[in-house]
Amino acid sequence: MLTVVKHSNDASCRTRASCPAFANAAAVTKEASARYSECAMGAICKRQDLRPPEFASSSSVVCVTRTVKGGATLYRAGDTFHSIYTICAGSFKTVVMHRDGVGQITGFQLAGETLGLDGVFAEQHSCDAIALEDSLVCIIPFDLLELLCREVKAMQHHVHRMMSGEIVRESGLMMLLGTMSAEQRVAAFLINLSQRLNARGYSAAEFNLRMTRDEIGSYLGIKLETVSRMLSKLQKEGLVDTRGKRIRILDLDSLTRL
Amino acid sequence: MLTVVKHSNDASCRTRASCPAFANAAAVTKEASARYSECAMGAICKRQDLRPPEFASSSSVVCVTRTVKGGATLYRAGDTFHSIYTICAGSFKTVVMHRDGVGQITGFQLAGETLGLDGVFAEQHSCDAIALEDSLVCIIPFDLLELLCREVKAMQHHVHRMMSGEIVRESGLMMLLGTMSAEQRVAAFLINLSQRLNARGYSAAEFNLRMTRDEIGSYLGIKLETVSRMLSKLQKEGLVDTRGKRIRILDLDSLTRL
DNA sequence: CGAGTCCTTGATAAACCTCAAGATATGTGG
DNA sequence: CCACATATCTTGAGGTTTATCAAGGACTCG
Repeated sequence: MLTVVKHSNDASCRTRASCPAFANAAAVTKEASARYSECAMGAICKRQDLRPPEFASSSSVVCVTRTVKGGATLYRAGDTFHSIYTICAGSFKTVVMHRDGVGQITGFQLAGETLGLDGVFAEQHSCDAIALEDSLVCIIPFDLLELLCREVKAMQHHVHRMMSGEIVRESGLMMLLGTMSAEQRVAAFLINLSQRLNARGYSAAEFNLRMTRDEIGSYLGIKLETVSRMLSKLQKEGLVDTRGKRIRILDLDSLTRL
Repeated sequence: MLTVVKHSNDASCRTRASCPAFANAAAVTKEASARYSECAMGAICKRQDLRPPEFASSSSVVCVTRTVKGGATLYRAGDTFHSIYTICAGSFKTVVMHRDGVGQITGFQLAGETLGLDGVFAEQHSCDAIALEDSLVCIIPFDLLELLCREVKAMQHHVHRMMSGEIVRESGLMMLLGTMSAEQRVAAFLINLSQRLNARGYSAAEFNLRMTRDEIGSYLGIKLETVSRMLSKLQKEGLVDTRGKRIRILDLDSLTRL
């Protein structure tokens, strides 16, 4: 089911080319982390000198990657927490389940972003992480990461910034859910996605959605029909051009002003 | 305006009696942290031996407390981030502002809970923290805390759990905002408050609200009139008894089942 | 005790949801 | 490559929930 693809140590972290999130924490600035195209654990791989003796024995699990097919789960709510993950390629959604099967998507994660920090609190994951397409993640054992954070100040601060960034992201989404109209929500969603894709080197104006209207609606706290209607409305107003999952942003300023 | 009340070091951390959040991180378990009645920085105060030399010079700022009058702000969005705060006494709300003054309350914090972790990400705070009543907080310089976390594994893990806990709390609230009816939101709010007050030694069945209907509505993503109507509805159904800010929970099971 | 704030309740309006049907897109086996 | 099956998307009509506006009552604090 789940395949360990690479498993490098001697090979000097062969997965480095695809895992951005943790690269060179010392140089990571506010917006730059997403742009890195180095292995998430590059800093660990490269700093053999920093590792205390007990680190050596477990170093064989460092820089392990895992593929997740579209629709498959990376982890489920309730799973024991061991590791966090950085997305090397592909994209995910995180889903919080209520009782009776009604759930809510709490986030969409793109390449370079991190999954699983919710699990630190209770030592078990609090949501499901499901791949939107065939994806590849770096597995980062959290106890190893904590060990490294005690050794390397820059890595410690990087991890703290990641967690704090997730807190800030969620409170922004809470404001969206608590105060915005359906049209504003859809506009904000498109702008946010556009910015994140742009930071990864894609066009900010034109992109393909990896998620369905239903998933967007779950994320935005509205129904899929409403998402569709608002996209049609934005199209009529000349702000975007949508053809199914293909999105073109025509008037970013007006979209932002909504 | 803002008064530094105590400032202990030689006095062996005189504020210890009122600041719970960081007490003895090694012993902190899932639910227990709220129950501690020791100083948030007890662990720092007590571990002089662990401090590296550069720590000594700044040790005079450790265990500083600050009073905040009801309605006054502890910090504002945009303020440069230096410290986090644990509430020794009183309560706060955190408010995320949108443009044109429309804001959303993202949380209510009680004694023993922590404020300010949102500021780590961008090195400036992302929300306002406003006291709901006259309150007292412990000020914890974050660079000092990071230093301590590199020295003391248990403290590191405690801080990580705190941050992760905030992530989990927010994703639960997102689900509330995204999927629940007004009645369910109000019920969930009362249950949550009841549980947290109970964990602090207060009655789970009867308590006084520190916030207005307007603030509750902002937090729950509904209008104050709707909050009032839903409280009346729950009263008619015999689940709670409300008289202004005084709340009595009569049927917790039914309330939970909504 | 009086001014201001906060709370409750009613009537009406707006936003969004539900249900339904048809259209478009996607994937699969022949 | 086509035809079919399935999933996804769009649009309409009507219903439900919640917001808005308004007025009066209750509480709070100097």
